[in-house]
Amino acid sequence: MARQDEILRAAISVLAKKGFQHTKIRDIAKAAGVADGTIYLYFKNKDELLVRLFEEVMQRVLGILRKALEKVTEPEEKLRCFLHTHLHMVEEEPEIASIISVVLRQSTTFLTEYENTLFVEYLRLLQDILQEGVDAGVFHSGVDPIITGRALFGAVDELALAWLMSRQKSSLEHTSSVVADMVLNGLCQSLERPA
Amino acid sequence: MARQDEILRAAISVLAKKGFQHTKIRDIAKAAGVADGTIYLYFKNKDELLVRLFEEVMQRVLGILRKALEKVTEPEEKLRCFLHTHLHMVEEEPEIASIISVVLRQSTTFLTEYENTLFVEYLRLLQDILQEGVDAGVFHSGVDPIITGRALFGAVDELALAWLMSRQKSSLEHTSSVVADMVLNGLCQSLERPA
Amino acid sequence: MARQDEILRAAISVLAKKGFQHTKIRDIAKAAGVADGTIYLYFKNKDELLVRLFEEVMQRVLGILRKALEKVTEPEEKLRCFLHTHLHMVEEEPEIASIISVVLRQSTTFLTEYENTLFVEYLRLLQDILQEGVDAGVFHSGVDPIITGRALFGAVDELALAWLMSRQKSSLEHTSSVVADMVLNGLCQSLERPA
Amino acid sequence: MARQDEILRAAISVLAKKGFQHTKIRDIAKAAGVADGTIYLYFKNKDELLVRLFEEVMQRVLGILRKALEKVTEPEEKLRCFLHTHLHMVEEEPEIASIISVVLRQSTTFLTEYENTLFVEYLRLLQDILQEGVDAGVFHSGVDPIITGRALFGAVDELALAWLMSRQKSSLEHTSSVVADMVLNGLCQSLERPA
DNA sequence: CATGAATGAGGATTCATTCAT
DNA sequence: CATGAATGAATCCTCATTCAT
Repeated sequence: MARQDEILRAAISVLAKKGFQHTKIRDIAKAAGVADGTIYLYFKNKDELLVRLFEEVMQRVLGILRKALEKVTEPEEKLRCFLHTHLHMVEEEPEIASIISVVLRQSTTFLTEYENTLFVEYLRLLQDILQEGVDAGVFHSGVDPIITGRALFGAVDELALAWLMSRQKSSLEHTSSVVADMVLNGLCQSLERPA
Repeated sequence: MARQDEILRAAISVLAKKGFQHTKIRDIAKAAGVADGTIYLYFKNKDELLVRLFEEVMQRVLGILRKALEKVTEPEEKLRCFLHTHLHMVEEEPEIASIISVVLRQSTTFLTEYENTLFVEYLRLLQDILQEGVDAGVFHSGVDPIITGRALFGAVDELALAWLMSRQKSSLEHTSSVVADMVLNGLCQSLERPA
Repeated sequence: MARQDEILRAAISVLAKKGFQHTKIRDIAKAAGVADGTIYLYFKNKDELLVRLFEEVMQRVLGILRKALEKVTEPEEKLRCFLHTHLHMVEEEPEIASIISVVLRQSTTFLTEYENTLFVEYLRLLQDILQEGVDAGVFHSGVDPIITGRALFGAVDELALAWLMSRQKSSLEHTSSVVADMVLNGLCQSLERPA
Repeated sequence: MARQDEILRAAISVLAKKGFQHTKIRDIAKAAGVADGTIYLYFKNKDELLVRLFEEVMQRVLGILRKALEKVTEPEEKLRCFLHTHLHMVEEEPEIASIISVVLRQSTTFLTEYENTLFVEYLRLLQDILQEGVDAGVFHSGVDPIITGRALFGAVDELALAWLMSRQKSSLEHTSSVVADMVLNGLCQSLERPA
C-alpha cells in the first residue's frame, strides 16, 4: 500500500531527526502529509508503527549487505566487504543508519519485549562469515562466531553513531579499513602469543 | 550529602530496571523512600538528576578502570585488563552497566546536547593505551587510536548489552578473552597481507 | 470560531466569580463543557487565554462607549454620557465589569508586562472629550486631560468595584449623576478661587 | 515584638517588588533574614501575614493623613491636604503605596472575605471632610459624601498606580493640585446649570 | 525560640488515541 | 478511506506548611 509506505518513509525521516522520545504522531502525520487519524488506519498504534518501521529499515540493510556479499567468496574479503558496506550505507543513507544506531536503542520495547528476528538475521550474516572462515582454516579455530559477531556489530555501530553525531563528516572509507585491519590482523606487530 | 546519594542510588536502580522513558520522578522518589518534592531539594529538575547520575556512574567506572590499570605496564596487558575489567564490572554491577549500555543512549540529551566530558575521558583511557602501544612499537604503526578506541568501546558495550538482556547469564570472563584475542592477534591464522 | 467564544465566555464567568488566582484551567473547561486539553487547542496557554479574554472584554466596553457617545456633541454631555454608560454597563453586565475592576488588577502581567493598548484607547476616549471641552472653551484652560482622564477612570472604576462587592445593589444611575455633577461643577458652592 | 516587625517590613518590600501572586513565604523569610519556619511562629499562615501587613500599612497611612489634617480647619483646605498628603506619601514611600494600589487588589481575600475596617476608616476620613463641608455650607448640599468619598479614593488610587507603574516619575505635586481643582471647582468654566 | 529539610496536595500542560463527519 | 477536533490520563514541578532537632 502506497500510503503506508509514505507514512513509514516520513516516520524514518522524523525519527532520524528528532529521536525516539521527541517524535510525536502529529510530527509523522505532518511529514507524511496526512491527518493524525490516518496513521491509525494503517498502524494499530505508535508501537506497531515503530516495529514496522524498524523491520522496513532492517530489511533494507539486510538486502544491501546480502547483495554486496553475493559476489565475494573469501571469508576475509567477505568480512571486509561487510564492514565496508555497512559503513558505506551509513554515509549514503544516514537516516536509515540513525534508526539502527540511535533510535533502536532509545526504545525499551526493542531492547526487551520485541523479538528481534531481523537483527538476529543480521548477526547470523556476520556469524556465518566467521564460521566459514574458521571451517576453511582461514580464521583461528578459537574464534567464537557468536561473541565475535556481536563484538563486530558493536564496533561498527558505535563508529556509525560517532559519525552521525559528529559535525564535520569525514569519509568512513578509511574507518572501515582500519577496523577491518584490526579485526583480521590484530593490533600486535607480531603474534602476541605464538600458539 | 547522604540523602542525595540515596536518591542517586535509587535512581540508578529504577533507571536500570525501567529504562529512561518509563522512569518517573515518582518512581525514583518511592524507591528512595522520599516524597516527590524532596527530589527537587537536591536536583534542579529531572534532567539535572539524570546528568548527575550519569556522572556518578562514569566516575565510578573510570575509577575502577584506572585502579585496575595501575599495576599493568605492557600495552597488550593493559588492553586485556581494560576489556576484562569493563566486562567484569558489568557482571558485578549490572545496574551501573545498564546505565551506560542502555540508559545513556535512550536520552537524546546525552547523545547530542550534553557535552560528555567523562565519556571522552573513558575513550582517552583506551586511546592512550593504544597510542602507547604504537609508540612502543608493540602495535602496528598504522593503528589509529581514535577509531580503534571507539570501535573497542562499541564492541565491549554491545557485548555488555547482550549480556544484560540475556536470560541466563554466562560468565563474561571468556567473552573478554575472546575479544582481547581478536583485537590483539586478529582473526586470521597468518597475517592476511604480509606488509 | 464558536468553540473559542464558548471558552472565552466561560472563562469570563469563572474569572468574575473566582478571581484570578483561584481560576484553574479545569474550572474554565468545566464551565465551557469541554475537556481540559481542548482549551489548549484554542489558546497557547493560560496567559494567552487571559490576554485574549481581556481584549474581548475591552473591545466590548469600547464598543458600548463609542456607540453611546456617537450622538452626543457637547463636551459636558459627552462626559455625563461616558460616566453613565460605563456605570450602566456595570449593572447590565457585571461579569464584564468585574474583569476590568477586579481581575485586571490581580494579574501582575497586565499591570506590568502586557502593553495594554486597549486600556490606552479607553483612556484616550476620555482624554479626547476633555481636550475637546478645553478647546471649545467649555472646560477650564487649566484642565489637564491626561491626569483628569486617569482620575475619572479611577473614580468610576472604584465605584464599580464597590457596587460589585456590595450585597444589595442599589442603582448606579444616581451614582453616575453625582459623580458627573462633582466633576463638572465641583464640590464648592462658589468658585473656591475666583480666577 | 521586634522580630515580627522585621518580617512585616520584609514582607512589604517583597510584595511591593514581586506582587501578590509571585511572593513566596520563602522570599519573605530570606528578605527578613529568618528561616521559613520562623514565619509561622509569628503568623498563623500566609493569609494572616497578609492581613497583618495590610493593617500595618493602613495604620501608617491613616496616621500620616490624620497628622496632616490636624492643623487644617477649612473643608476645602482639608480636601486639598488629604489629596496632597496621600499622593506625597506615594512618592515618599512607594512600597507602602504599592501595597494599597496594587497588592490589595491582587488578593481576592481582601476584596471579599476580609472585613476591611481600616479601609472603612480611611473612607470615613474623607467622608467626614465632605460632610463637614456640606454642613458648613461650603459644599453643595447635593454632595453625597459616601459616593464622592469613594470616587475620590478611586481617583487618587488610580493616579498613584499610574505613577508607580510609570518609568520616569514626575512629581505628584502638580497632579494633586489638578485633582483638587477639578474636585472643588469642577471642570466647567461657568456653572453648567446655574442653580 | 529558631531552623530548614521534608512533605504532598494541587495545577498546567502534553499527546496518543478515538470517532463523528 | 480520510479527517482533525476532542478527549483525559499522565507527569513534572511548586510551594505553603509541619516538625524533629
